[in-house]
Amino acid sequence: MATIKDVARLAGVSVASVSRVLNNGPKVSKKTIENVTKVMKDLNYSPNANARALVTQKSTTLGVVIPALIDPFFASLAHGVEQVARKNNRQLLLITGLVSAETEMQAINLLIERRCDVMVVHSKKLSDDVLIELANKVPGFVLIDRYIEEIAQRCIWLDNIEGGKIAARHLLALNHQSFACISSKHQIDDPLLRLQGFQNELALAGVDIAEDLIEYGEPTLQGGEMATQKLLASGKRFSALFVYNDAMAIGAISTLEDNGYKVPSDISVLGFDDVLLSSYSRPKLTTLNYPIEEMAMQAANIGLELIAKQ
Amino acid sequence: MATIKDVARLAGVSVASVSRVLNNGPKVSKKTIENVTKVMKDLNYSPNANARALVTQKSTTLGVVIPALIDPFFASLAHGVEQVARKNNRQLLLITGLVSAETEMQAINLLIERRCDVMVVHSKKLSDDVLIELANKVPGFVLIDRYIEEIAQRCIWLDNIEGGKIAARHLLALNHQSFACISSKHQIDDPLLRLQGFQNELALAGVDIAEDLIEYGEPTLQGGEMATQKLLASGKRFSALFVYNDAMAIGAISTLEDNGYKVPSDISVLGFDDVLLSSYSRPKLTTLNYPIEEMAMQAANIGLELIAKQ
DNA sequence: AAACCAAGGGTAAACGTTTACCCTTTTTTG
DNA sequence: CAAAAAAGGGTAAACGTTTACCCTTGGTTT
Repeated sequence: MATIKDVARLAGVSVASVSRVLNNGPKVSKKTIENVTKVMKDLNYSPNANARALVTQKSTTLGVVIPALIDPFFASLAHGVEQVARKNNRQLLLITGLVSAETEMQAINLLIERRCDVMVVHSKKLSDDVLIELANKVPGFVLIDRYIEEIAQRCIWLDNIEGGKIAARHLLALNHQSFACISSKHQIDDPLLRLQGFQNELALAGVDIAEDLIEYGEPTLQGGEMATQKLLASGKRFSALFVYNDAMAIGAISTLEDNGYKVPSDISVLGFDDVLLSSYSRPKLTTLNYPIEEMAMQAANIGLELIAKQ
Repeated sequence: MATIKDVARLAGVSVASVSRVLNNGPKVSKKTIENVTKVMKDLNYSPNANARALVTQKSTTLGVVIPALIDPFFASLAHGVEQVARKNNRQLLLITGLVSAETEMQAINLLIERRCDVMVVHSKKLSDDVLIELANKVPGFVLIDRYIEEIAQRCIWLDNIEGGKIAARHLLALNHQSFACISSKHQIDDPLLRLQGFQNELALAGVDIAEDLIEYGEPTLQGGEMATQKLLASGKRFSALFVYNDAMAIGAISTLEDNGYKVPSDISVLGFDDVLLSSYSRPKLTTLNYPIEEMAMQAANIGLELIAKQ
């Protein structure tokens, strides 16, 4: 593959001039520009981004660390970051496969080795301390879907408690009296906080959820089905059901209808997330929007701002 | 940020030794390994991937070029490639935003500048000639979802004609007599080929589809709804409906049920793609699986093999 | 006519690695 | 015990750029 030296030789100029043409810098005459440009075309020259990054000490990538692309939630996240990256002439460096604190750390380290100075990280397993240290090390480090007070300005997260409250208010406004809830077994914070906000707001209205009308399951369609089975098995009545995410909610609706309940006339189901699933569901699923794409864009922008004022 | 020289100085050895420890090469004593390793920890040393790539002339990235991550189809594609990348200690370099031949070319050029030697490319706009040239230039160039005879060994694609035939055989086996079809307005090849295969196979069975029982729409849920409206408006009866993709199929089912038809007892609906949507649909959507994730994995593996035997 | 300036362009160091080649010390072999 | 081999490690070139610094040329100013 042709290098800058080849171009220089053939164009009869120094490598400095070629470089200047490449970066449309100063100190090059029109004639040289034309000449060099032609030779670059002829040689099919492509500047080596690694060499450039090495000498300029600048990165043109934007890192993303997420559990997996297969989940539409994270695909939306990556998509949001990607849009910002493109607008800023950067390419996405994407690492997935997060399962443990160790793999999360590995992923971030890979980005650091690439000298990626801006990264949007979704980490559930690493400790606050480790993440704070990382934030001090990587200029454009931004945490998404997590809040750590010490680095609050680098965090973009959704207030899950508030989300739960909004859900409660929505269902109360529909005049419901008896509530059930399906939460997730996995992930520590989000499900619990949503549930907590939901219960708190209900309590303010003087409503209490019976112990066996709160179920836990895998955050999948099947998990939603199974949890709903258990709710029905309790024998207790409920007219409103708040579900941890849309996949589970669709499973819940399915099971409710199989058992002769009409949604939403007999039972209202309220989901959470709204990652395109809801619009494909029938009966239409009511869901609380989780604007992950916008959040991701904001996160990426914050990362870029952080390195700008540095 | 600490460099290999800093480590060497503090450890009292040469950079060569540090490098050897780093790459667990030969010619280092246990003592040196321990010593150097400790200093690296102390300095929080992280090797510079750009410098490494420059001198070794090897890439540790795997490129992916797709239209957008927001589409579950392409997210699955990227996910497939990512799995292979991780298994081979490579990171995904992802470029999206493809809208024209120009942007597709730009995306590929960015990967080339990074000296990315393996890439899985989804291109609909670039000409055969350009892609063939690219294949000759980039050792691990693989085309997904497209077939070009001259570089057939670098192409992973789905036989859409065969897909259409399979759909026809499936519906014929269910003893259907009257057929309808919804195709897509967009993309040149895929929809037409599927329709062609479908019609050909029906023709073999002596069945013909009436002109106004073939509709075209946007490849979305709404597009499916509108196309179904038009089919119903034709007044013609049909008991089997083959739809271009799952999003449209879900829209079709929705509209059919709104008009009093039961799916699948009155009308069988057959989708295409199976990108997780189908399992969330109710009534369960029957769909032809488009194994894009597996195809993507295969594509990535082919790319890696190509550079291996080089 | 001397002094100066601007424009254009060249030289070479630097970025952080890897690795071929060489040297020294220790161990093995007959 | 000498000779040979093995083990450990150092030196410096190379990878492909960018850019600070210097030089030349020709024109403008006084």
